[in-house]
Amino acid sequence: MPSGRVREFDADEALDRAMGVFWRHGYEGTSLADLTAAMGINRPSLYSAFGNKEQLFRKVLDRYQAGPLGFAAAALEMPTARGVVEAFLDGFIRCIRGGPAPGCLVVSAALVSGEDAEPVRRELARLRRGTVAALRGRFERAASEGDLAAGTDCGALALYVAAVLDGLAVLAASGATEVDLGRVAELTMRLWPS
Amino acid sequence: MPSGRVREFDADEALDRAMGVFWRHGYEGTSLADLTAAMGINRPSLYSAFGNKEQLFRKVLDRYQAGPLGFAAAALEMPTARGVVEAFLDGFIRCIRGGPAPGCLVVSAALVSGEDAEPVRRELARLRRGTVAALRGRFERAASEGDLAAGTDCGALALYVAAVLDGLAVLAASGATEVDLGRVAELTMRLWPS
DNA sequence: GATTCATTGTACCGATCGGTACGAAAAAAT
DNA sequence: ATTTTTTCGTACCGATCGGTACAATGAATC
Repeated sequence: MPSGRVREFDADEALDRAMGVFWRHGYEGTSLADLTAAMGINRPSLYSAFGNKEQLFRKVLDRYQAGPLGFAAAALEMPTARGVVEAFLDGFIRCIRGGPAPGCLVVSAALVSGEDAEPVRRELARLRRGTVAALRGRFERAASEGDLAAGTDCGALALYVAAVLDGLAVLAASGATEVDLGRVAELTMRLWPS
Repeated sequence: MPSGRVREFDADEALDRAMGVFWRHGYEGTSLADLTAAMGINRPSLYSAFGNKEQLFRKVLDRYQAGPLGFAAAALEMPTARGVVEAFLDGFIRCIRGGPAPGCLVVSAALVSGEDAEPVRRELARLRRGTVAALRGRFERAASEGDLAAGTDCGALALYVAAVLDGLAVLAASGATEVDLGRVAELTMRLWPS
């Protein structure tokens, strides 16, 4: 069976280029013309390889979680709750200041949206809620291990840490320097319940 | 001199309707058709009264700062830094959960954007930096009054409070309830340096 | 009542949106 | 070398984008 013409671009590299565009300009702010220009491929190739704009974004999102947000899995396995939060702050600051634009794709790409992009907006909100749930679960484990004081409100603590993290992403998008973000992280740890 | 036909709509009410649309769908996610439908006027009336889409948004932004964000001026005049932060948290949670969509217009409307909306994105970033600067100034006053401990890093403190506030807006856009946001605020105040 | 002038509604502008039809090109199988 | 299969490039689709020309409308002035 003949296997046809071989594709001339690397799918993963094309996804990285697409990630850069979505990161800088958000989901709605990115046009197909932007994507094809950055990815170095033409429109039919994009649709053949990745589906449509939304499916491409979801593939980019998977790659973003495995790449720039990959630190989170390791951070959750730190031995203490304090260590978890430190690793999250450090890894997230590296993520939001190390990318093609200051900020986090999951926070910025579609915090609000028109009706067309509603499914994407909901998916991003779902991912953010997942982070809160993961933190809460980890803090509950810490409480059961005696690492956090008995009676600690782990749900509130998880929401609070998520708020600081999300806030760092917004600050970065506001023009805060990496030093500024580091000062927030340092102060957060100084205030952390001991 | 004849004064011409009188306009049939109230400009302030139309601005409120426009604010609702921008609040729900962001700057780029809002179309002229969305705006005219919500404002109950047609396109030439909109352009004659408010300029173009960007100028309309800027007028909405002024109204947003005077209305939903109006608490900030009073909050900055609270007698203690602790009181300032409490008032900010309380007022901001009321704002982001009391509007037409959960979240804050200044945070959500254009955290990132395509090139067309770049001026709007920059203006919103400028406003957010202004909040940080206002908090820092207020904390420096508190430090000079002995309200905050000598040697306090007021810049870091302001960035930290801004991060929690921005984070609350993101959490709200992620679906957090007002109770959840209140738990974050309460925990933030419990951790506040005494 | 005639005139003046801003507002209104309709109908339209060129540009861009996301998405696709179709033929040329290229590599594997026969 | 011919056939088969897939990708690539161009050129295009209808729909929607932000913005406007123009004539009808209606209230105030004369």
